[in-house]
Amino acid sequence: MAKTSKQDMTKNRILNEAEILFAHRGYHGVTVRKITEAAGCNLAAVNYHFGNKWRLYLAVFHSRWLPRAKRLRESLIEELSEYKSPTLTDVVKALSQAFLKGPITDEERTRHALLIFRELAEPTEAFELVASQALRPLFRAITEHLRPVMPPGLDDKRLALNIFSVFAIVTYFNFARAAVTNITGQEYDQDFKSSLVEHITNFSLKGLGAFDGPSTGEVVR
Amino acid sequence: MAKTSKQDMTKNRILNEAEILFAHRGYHGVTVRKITEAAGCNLAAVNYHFGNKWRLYLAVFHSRWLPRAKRLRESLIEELSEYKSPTLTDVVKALSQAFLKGPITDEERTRHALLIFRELAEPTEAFELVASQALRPLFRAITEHLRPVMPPGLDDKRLALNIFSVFAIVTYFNFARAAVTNITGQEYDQDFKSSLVEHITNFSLKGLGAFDGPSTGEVVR
DNA sequence: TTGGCATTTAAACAAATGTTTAATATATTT
DNA sequence: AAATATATTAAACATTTGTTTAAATGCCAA
Repeated sequence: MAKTSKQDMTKNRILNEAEILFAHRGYHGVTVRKITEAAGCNLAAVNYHFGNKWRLYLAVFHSRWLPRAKRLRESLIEELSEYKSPTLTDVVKALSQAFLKGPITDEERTRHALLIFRELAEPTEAFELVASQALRPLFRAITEHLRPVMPPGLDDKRLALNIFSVFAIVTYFNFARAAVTNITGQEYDQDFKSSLVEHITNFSLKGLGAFDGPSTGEVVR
Repeated sequence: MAKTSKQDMTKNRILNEAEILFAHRGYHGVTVRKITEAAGCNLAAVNYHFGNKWRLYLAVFHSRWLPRAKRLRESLIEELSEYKSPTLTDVVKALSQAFLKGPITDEERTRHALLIFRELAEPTEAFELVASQALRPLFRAITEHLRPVMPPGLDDKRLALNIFSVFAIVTYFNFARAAVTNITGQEYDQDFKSSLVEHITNFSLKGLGAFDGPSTGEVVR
């Protein structure tokens, strides 16, 4: 009953190539012919294995995006579990760690971000899936860990805004590579990525008020 | 010679509808038929006025996106010119003001963000245009105003990372509405938008180190 | 009014695209 | 090995889509 036959090989190759192509060019920017060509199989294979193009798109989220999101979330939680009672700095560092250096490659991270950003821009059936099975659980996990290390007076809504802001920065540098490179002339080499992680962590920490806040801090200039 | 005849009306209606559709559904997600239908004109009008679909897409950037970007930049500069020597707080507030409440409607802001985000995800000929005529000039303007109010030891590269981070937050909340609403249940009503501007300004200010930095500040928890 | 120009229109065309079909090949089970 | 189920293939099909064409309409100046 070991279903590791040629069947799965083709099905998997299609899913792999489809994810790459959908991420970079969008659903409508990709043809079934391009996918099957990249996967090295016959045109009809998509319809045989997935029914139609749309169901293939959804399958990419089910069997690629969601499992990866789960891995990332678990990597974050595991990272946090190493502290008895993590400080704000620990939480933010774990976040950067999980989402900037996590257990996936650079290319995979970009692909992951592109797919969800496209759903944000133009939500489809896939968005509800992603929101309920990945975004909300992740958000809940972060909230739980962040709540105890943030000022007690902070209400839920403001805490949410803070979390989104950290996410904004973390995802932006993956997503806006073209702009960063174009404007600063900076390539995404190893050195730059290191200083990026450092910057993102620091900026987020300061933004969250890990150091003095407006009420007590001394204003510069 | 007043060219305000029916000619321009059709051409303008096409540009308006094309921008909306391209923004929300992407280049390949939109058909010439949908555009002309929305514009209430004949199918052939696109080819008559713009040559082909691709040149229409570029025209959207030339005659809609770039002028709007220029208006936003000028609104920012004007805002800043009201101070003799603006503080960091002034600069960030002017930025929030210009990009969150600026001289455009909400819908227009979203459209504007969607178009550029699509180019970031999948850069085309339009990206070079936008980068050279809007992104780089805007970045230069912000840098010039921010440089004097940031710590003297900060090198150009780190300053750039800071600017991008502020941009990340400012644009994220426009872009990720679907996620924000879905996760928090919060609608984008007037109240929420106000607290959003306030939050973004504060978070950015703190992130930039308007208050104490890691070297001198007291760490929470 | 008339002639010349720009614009709009309906129709047609060719290429691209998602999907189906029926035949062939491969693998699994009996 | 034969029989059965599963997978792959090439070809065809019906739509959709960008683009072109040629006729019709509207507009402005002479």
